[in-house]
Amino acid sequence: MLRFPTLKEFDLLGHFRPSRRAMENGDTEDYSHSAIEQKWRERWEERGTNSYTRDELGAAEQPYYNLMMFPYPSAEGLHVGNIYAFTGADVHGRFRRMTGENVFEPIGFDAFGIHSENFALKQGVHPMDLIPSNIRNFTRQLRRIGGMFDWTHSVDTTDPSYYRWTQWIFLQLFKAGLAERREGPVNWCPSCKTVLANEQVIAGRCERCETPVEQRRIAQWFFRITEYAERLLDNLDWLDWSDSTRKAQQNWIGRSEGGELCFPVLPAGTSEGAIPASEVLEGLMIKVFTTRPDTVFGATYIVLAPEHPLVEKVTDPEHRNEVDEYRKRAARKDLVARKVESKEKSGVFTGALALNPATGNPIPIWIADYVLMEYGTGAIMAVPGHDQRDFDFAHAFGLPVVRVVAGPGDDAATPLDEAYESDGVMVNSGEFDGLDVVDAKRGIVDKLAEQQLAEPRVNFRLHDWCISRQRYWGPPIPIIHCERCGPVAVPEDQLPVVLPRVANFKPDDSGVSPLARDEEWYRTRCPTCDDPARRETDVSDTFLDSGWYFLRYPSSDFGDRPFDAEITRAWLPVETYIGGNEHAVLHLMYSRFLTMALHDLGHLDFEEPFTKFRAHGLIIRDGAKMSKSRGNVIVPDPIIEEYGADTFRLYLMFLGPFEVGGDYRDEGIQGPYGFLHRLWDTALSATDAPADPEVEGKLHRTIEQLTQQLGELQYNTAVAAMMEYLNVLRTGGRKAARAEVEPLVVMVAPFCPHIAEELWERLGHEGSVFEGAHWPAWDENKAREDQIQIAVQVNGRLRATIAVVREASRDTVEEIARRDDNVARHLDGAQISRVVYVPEKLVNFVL
RNA sequence: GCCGGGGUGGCGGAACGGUAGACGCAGGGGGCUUAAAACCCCCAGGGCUUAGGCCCAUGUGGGUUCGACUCCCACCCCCGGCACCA
Repeated sequence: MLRFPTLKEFDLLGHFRPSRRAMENGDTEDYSHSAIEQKWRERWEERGTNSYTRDELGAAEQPYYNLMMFPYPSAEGLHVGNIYAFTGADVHGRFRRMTGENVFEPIGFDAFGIHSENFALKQGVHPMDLIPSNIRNFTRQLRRIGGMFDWTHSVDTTDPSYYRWTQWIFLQLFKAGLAERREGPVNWCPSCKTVLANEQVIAGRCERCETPVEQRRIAQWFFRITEYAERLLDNLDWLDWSDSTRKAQQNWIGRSEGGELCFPVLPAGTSEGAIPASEVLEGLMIKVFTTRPDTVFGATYIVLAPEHPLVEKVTDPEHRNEVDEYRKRAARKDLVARKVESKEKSGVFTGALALNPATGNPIPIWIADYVLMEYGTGAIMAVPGHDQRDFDFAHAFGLPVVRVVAGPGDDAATPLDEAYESDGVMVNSGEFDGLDVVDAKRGIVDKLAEQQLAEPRVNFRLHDWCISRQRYWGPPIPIIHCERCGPVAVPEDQLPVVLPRVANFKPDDSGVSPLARDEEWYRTRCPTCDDPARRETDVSDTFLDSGWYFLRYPSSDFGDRPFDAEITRAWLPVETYIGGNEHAVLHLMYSRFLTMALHDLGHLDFEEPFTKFRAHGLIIRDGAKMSKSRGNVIVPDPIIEEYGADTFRLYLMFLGPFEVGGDYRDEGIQGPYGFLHRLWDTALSATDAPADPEVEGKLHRTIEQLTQQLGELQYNTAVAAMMEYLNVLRTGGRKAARAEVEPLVVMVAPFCPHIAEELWERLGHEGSVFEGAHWPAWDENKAREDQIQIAVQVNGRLRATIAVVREASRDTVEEIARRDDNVARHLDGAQISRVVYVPEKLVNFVL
């Protein structure tokens, strides 16, 4: 092989000066990462090392689906966070492959959505031109980092051959009654006359024109994910997922138990005084959800959300102006501000009264924006004595506060200067006085249930999934609106509904979706009655694209079905899914929901898509999050150029625990870089001598540790173990034996596939180190050390360490320990009350 | 405010309740070299000590234990996420 001089062999004047090692040692050339990496990339490509044909996929004996979250192909290119995540997943996949499993590791592109659309608008490029070029660049970079990606099974969510099936999934849900059209709130910029995403609203104002953003309700498509809330929650118990992710999902679903209670509205003009609930049962009824039905005797007023439909009906003429005014003000806030703004309580009285079903007393009905229409019933019973928010409100508006729970040391008359939210004993609650709150909860609901005024109820924080987007860059929702037939599904054989190339996709002041301006496109005929009809002009949410992509990968070469039944049975559910916790709730929840729904509809025979999920950590730089404004963003290309992909990968994995993240320091890469140079040198100068038994012991302990840790994504300590082992191989300038270094080459392979392939070849092997189960096995007997170190403590303080043979008995160890000078001195003349002995670890003399 | 993750040398980070600081970076000393790079060897938390060694030290304060970075309680700080969830 030709040897090209490295840059370092030229001195300052440009004269060629071969390195000493190269001169002395004819067979040891320098490690040239760029040549090696290019060579192996080409070989893998030519030989199809990482790709499966359809037959191979069908015939795999030990299928292992190794999935990572596919990237959004931005114009900036791959960033370090992507590379970190993909490398961590790739190391795991390569490791599994080397133990003999058939690992399928696909990658694709999540390329629809608001970011592309906005970027395209800013640059004046059409997304249909922008995205392909971004994808080309991403593909180049992804190949460069040496991932084991099967490029024959890639997906691009913006390709009609992909979104055809995204639309198909919408139709399956639509037909099953899981997709429905109803009103939902959106952020509305009255100046741009357009809908804004939450992130386009900055401090309550439109990010473009700074006009205050309003809230509007428009008809949109929703997936009824809440139907699945209980199952989505229950399955979390057995999924092998990162704890943090599971908890995030649990909180997001937010199950709470309580009761739905009815508060009859009193007819206008009813005077004060106790009235039996039965007398007003026929009238209007306000339903509230509460987790504290035990406190109903303390409910001194009712609050409706400003948007609550009953507000219109209950408000009396005298208060109408004020109420209308308040409702307008609430609507003027955008979706985020409504929730974020000051904690100051605001609200107005409607003039109406309702009956507390427990006490029979009339209580006022207010409206206030601290009550949310989206949660529960959009109305609450306010118990200022035992809920701090209600307490604050009552104080602001001079409403009565009643104590109905007495904590330790309290009685019915103990005044409240803040809400008492803990447990206790019922007071001021009629027949329930004296009961524990836990018992009263059930008792009160049962009692009111007899009069049809309550029922037990489980409520979820989870909302239905709004999938409508009044934008351009997404798959059209495959529905046709017909005056006579209503919304009709586009027949499946007419999919995909192709997104037309429209020159002007910019939201404009017409206030309608970009597609609604393309008359030629949306005019069509009703598939049912053939009347003139109109296509749905909203596109769907990108989370729908990414909600099923893992089903598509193995079947990406099937043009006539979204996923092949047989292939899917063989490869799914996904064995290991690795991704960021920023998608802990939405993406993962939606994927689970779609899988569950498709399962129930008979399309899949499993209901959870990801058996194991691991969230990776975040890479920061110099102690701070990377951001353009800080100017501390790592640009990967030049680093790979200088050090090679193998070194970069190794460094990223060495930085810190994969599931936590790490702090990227530019100088730190020198460690892994030097390690690979030394490995190169050691492998190429290996001798044929037999392995040294002591080195062999270390080797087997290293294999054991690596095998265990690569399965658990504990990469940083695994890399450290390999470094330690290489240090042993080279200590004192010794030459390693081939049998000592070859297993190390194999263990490095998941991290640094290119150099490992090259060394594997140079050590005399044909074919790829990734073909065949080359992962080394360890031998317990060889791994065990004969001489071990025992810590000797006196009163728990270390006084010596002694070396003994592994088999040494407790008596022997104690004896040797006592004879140590320093130990003897600390024991001198003292009475030993106890000796703690931990086999193979330590002896502790307690005085 | 709530949820999650953290706080260990100059720095990144290691440590099934059992020798705190593995591995690496940066640093210092030495070897090889005309020189440099590379490579090899050695030193390196702080304080005290002539040495042998001793004391202090894992955000703070308590506790459990023969023994605590690790477990429990209270608190402080940093990072990420969520936002009045009835």
